[in-house]
Amino acid sequence: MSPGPTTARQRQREATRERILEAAVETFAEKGFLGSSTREVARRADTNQGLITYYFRSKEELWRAAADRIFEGLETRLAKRLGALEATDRRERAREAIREYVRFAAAQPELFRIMVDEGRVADDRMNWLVDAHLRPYFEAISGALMDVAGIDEALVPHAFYALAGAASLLFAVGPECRRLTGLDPRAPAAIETHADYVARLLVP
Amino acid sequence: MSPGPTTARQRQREATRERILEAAVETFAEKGFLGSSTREVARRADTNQGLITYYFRSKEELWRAAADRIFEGLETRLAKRLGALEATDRRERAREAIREYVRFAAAQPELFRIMVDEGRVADDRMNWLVDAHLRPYFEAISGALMDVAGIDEALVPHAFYALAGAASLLFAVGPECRRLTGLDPRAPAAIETHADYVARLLVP
DNA sequence: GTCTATAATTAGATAGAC
DNA sequence: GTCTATCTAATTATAGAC
Repeated sequence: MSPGPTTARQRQREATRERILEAAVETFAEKGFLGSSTREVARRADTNQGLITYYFRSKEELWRAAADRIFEGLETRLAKRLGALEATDRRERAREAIREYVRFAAAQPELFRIMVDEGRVADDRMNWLVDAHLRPYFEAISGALMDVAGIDEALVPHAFYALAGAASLLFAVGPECRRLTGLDPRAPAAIETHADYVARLLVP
Repeated sequence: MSPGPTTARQRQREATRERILEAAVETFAEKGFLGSSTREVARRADTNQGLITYYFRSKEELWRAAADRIFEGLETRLAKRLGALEATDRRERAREAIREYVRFAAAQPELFRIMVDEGRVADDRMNWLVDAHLRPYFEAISGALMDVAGIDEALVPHAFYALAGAASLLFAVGPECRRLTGLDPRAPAAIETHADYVARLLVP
């Protein structure tokens, strides 16, 4: 029952499933649920459409697995980094937490994209996304906003969405930003500049 | 040549074209270009797919007409309101400009949605959107950010995307926000609270 | 496990009736 | 102008060969 000996076949199985999942994250984040096709995911994963059904049953379940994967990254990263924050004064601690959040938004623009894609219409995917992932994410960030940044409770939704938007949009529309402003938001210097700018915006 | 007598048939023509265009704005903003079908646009406009081809030739051109329509709203509204601003001190003037921008984002979440949808991948639609609409929009706002809010030129792309994201995300994902936080961002009080919050964020 | 073949729908674009 | 019918291609899901 427990994780037995890892056979070559099991490793192969995991590797294939993994390739499909990574391709799904990429494709859904780029084209949204409706704009993506399971055939394209298969092509990007260097396999065929039949295997997607074999591992994930349906497009809907593939999408949920991709969303799970996207949010996994946030939880582990933020928990680790925020725990290790230098314990200087409160305001500087809050700023560094926000800088870390911006760095995450730069590394994983997929989270913001899926949030904007699915947040527009009240349907099953939105309900699932809110209940399964957005709620704990919101609780954690809103708690920090009140405790560390001193935001009034009534303002929390405003601060949450203002922070998420200010931190993430630049990276979510990277190609557009390059053409519009000349700035490449993938550049490490641009990420740090944005991190500091947003941190000082919310915690002056 | 010049606008002659408006016959009943011309009025009918304009009305039909208008219904299709409004339905297209709605559909594209909700589902993106790839996720939308011309059949659904026709259904929402209470007509048939053939008429879309008749008036707009292709899905691509329908999308461009819808984008034109979305940006029309911004230009007329901002030009009018910003010109009529009470000439108090500079900082309060900057705040009121930002408040007005937030009110626009609340009334027209379609602009933000199309920007996020099309900004992810460097393709023809993105190039057209940047050159036809985003460039003048960016010039106007970045000019104001430097002149009125005193933002350094190197920071302008960061301030632009931070402002756009902070101002718009709440309204772009309204249904999600309602389920996640209980706040309905369509409520006039919520709009004003957000407007003031974002204005004081950027101009303390 | 992997992949091909296929069934049932749906897509955008076009032709033509009225 | 308006609408229906249709062509070609692509979609998800499924069945089955190997």
